Amino acid sequence: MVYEVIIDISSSQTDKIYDYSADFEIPCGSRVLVPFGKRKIQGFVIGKKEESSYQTKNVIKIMDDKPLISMEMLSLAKFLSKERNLRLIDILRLCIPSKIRGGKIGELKKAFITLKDEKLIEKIPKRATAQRAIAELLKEKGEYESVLNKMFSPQSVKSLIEKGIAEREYIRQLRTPYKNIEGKKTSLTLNTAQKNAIEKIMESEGEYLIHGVTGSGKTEIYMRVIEEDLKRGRTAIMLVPEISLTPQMLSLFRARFGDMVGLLHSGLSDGERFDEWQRLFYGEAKVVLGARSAIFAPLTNLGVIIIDEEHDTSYISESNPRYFTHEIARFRRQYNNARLIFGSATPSLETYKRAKEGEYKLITLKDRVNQRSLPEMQIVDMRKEIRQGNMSIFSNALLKELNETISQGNQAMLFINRRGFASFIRCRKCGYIPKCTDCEVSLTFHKDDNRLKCHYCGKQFYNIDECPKCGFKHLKEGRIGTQKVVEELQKLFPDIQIARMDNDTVKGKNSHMDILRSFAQGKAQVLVGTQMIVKGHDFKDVTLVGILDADLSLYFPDYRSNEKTFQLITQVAGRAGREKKQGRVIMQTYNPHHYVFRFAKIYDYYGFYDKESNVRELTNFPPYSVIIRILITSEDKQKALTATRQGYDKIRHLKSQNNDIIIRAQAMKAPIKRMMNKYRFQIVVWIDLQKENEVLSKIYSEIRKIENRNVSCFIEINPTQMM
DNA sequence: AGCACGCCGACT
DNA sequence: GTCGGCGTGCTC
Repeated sequence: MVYEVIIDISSSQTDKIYDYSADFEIPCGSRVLVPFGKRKIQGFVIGKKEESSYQTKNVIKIMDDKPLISMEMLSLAKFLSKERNLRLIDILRLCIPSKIRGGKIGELKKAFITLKDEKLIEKIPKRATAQRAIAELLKEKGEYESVLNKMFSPQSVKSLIEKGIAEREYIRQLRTPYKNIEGKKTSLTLNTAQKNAIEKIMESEGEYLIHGVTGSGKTEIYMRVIEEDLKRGRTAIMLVPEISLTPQMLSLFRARFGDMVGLLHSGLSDGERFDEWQRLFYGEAKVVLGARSAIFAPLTNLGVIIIDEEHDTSYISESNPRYFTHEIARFRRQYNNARLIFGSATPSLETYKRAKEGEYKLITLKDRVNQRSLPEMQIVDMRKEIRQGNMSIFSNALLKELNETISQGNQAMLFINRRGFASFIRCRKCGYIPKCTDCEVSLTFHKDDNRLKCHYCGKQFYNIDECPKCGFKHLKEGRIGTQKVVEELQKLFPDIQIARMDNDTVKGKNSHMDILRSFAQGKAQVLVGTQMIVKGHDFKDVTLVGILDADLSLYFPDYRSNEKTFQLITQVAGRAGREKKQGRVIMQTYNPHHYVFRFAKIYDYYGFYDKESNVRELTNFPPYSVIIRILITSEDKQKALTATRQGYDKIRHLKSQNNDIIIRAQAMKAPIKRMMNKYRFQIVVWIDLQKENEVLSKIYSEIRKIENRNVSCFIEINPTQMM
């Protein structure tokens, strides 16, 4: 029999099927060792056939007793390689932990040492103190050989075994991450809305969107649905954004599902990940709780997939195998005839549009479980503050509230957006920000040639030093840091403790949790931070949330910046007044009349959705079109340029054949013209929504032709931060 | 990715 | 003359 093998090398040159023969049976999905040129390399069997058109070599051996890749994941990999131009091997690698692949722990079992008989200790020579110590230790309980080897010399351990005093057996050893986290029981009563939602979801397999305000009890619904599916003998995937995968979340799941929960996220050590993966693979755990990559969990017979905080951008993989978690979830749902649930208080425009059009069944939860109203938001016009002579970063209203909060013994959170990192120009007096005349996307300031550029269409504008709206001469690059805020705040409130949380302060593995925990314990009165403070923790004493510069994310050169800002504000606001205390939110902006803030202030998702989709439709942006960006890079500027021209010609040719499908196409320098010693160009193509896949595959095949050893091409769909 | 083949410069 | 530079091509 001839087997089709994918070689475990991630390179476009080797990303194809190689045929090998074997006179023994190999199931599809097996990991095998094969000769490849002069080397022996591992690969994956993805198919079999009677004969090959090549002269084949023989498979050396099968590496595991059970195929590591299921038929489902094989077909997923094939689907993604065809429709999304991803390498098969890159997908297969996501399906198994790196520890297996690297062969470092190829062995699934570990040596465990136990004492044969206590009486045998007598036989150890008095002089062999180390051996005696080990034996004493083993009297209590057995221990892994690797652990003993660290405590004593490996030689002593060995000789104990050789003397027949201790014995060695090989067992599967599993580390349980966060073992110390106990299950926490939750209230078991459901309100009518929750009951109805569960009933509707259990009625039929399909795709659902739960649009529920913060605190409407979505998590309880998720857990009930999972429970139901477990009863039916099926398995479940529960995805949350990486950052909200907190001990709280885990303890909820542990309480409900005990050891049935497997955990998969980037914070695990290789060993922990390997163990959790194994438990899922062997069916010992049937529920996986994890971040994005857990969508590749080795579960069979899936009953439900849940994507919580559906709008979160961490579900989009922006590097290496670029994938959309939603798309993979939909594939797996369909394959297993399972349920797929998206949940969010502020669904992405794309998801909500699909729900409105009936592609997803929409479930709306209007009320919060505790009946408490959402915190009241106040918009502060920072232009006014400046006119009144207040040049500081804190408005008078915010200072007043801060004072009050602190004196009442409550806590405050100050939020600074760091998404607006790219330089943009803003009038300090009227808040004016220059935008592209064609795209309605804010322009990015490029210091090197003192120009303003649109990252989507490439149009350039001369930099301005005077505001065209009000004539004010002090245009500024808008950007403040957390550190600055802490300094200023400390000057104003010398007696209080201020905690800071941003990329600089959360270096260590646990520092993120540590900061949050100490704030929750009241060790600081104010927490100043970026995005990170937004998710995952409930602080019962936080009654004030200040958004220092609500505009920052608005002017990111991204067509989704309005949407992101709305989502962010809603989420930040939800941090105020979680339990018994009523909260307040102060939102500082230079654009108090911008519709994002008007709708966010009154938590009007529908109002925002209608307005924003209208804008997108008029400007031809997703979800009313698909934008493809082809990034072309090379160390040789001329080669990159030639390839870009070739690619552009091909696409223009495609456009001439399908004028209604390709809306427009442009070639230009990439926003970052040179990076890692490579010159960068890009082609941006707007495609009609309906014909996405058809055109995409044509573009893929054209682009593959211009790619070579010196020129690489990356194709992105609906890119966010173009660089 | 890694390894061989192959065709041009400065050396025992 | 040859040792070795890294450009190009191939691996079932």
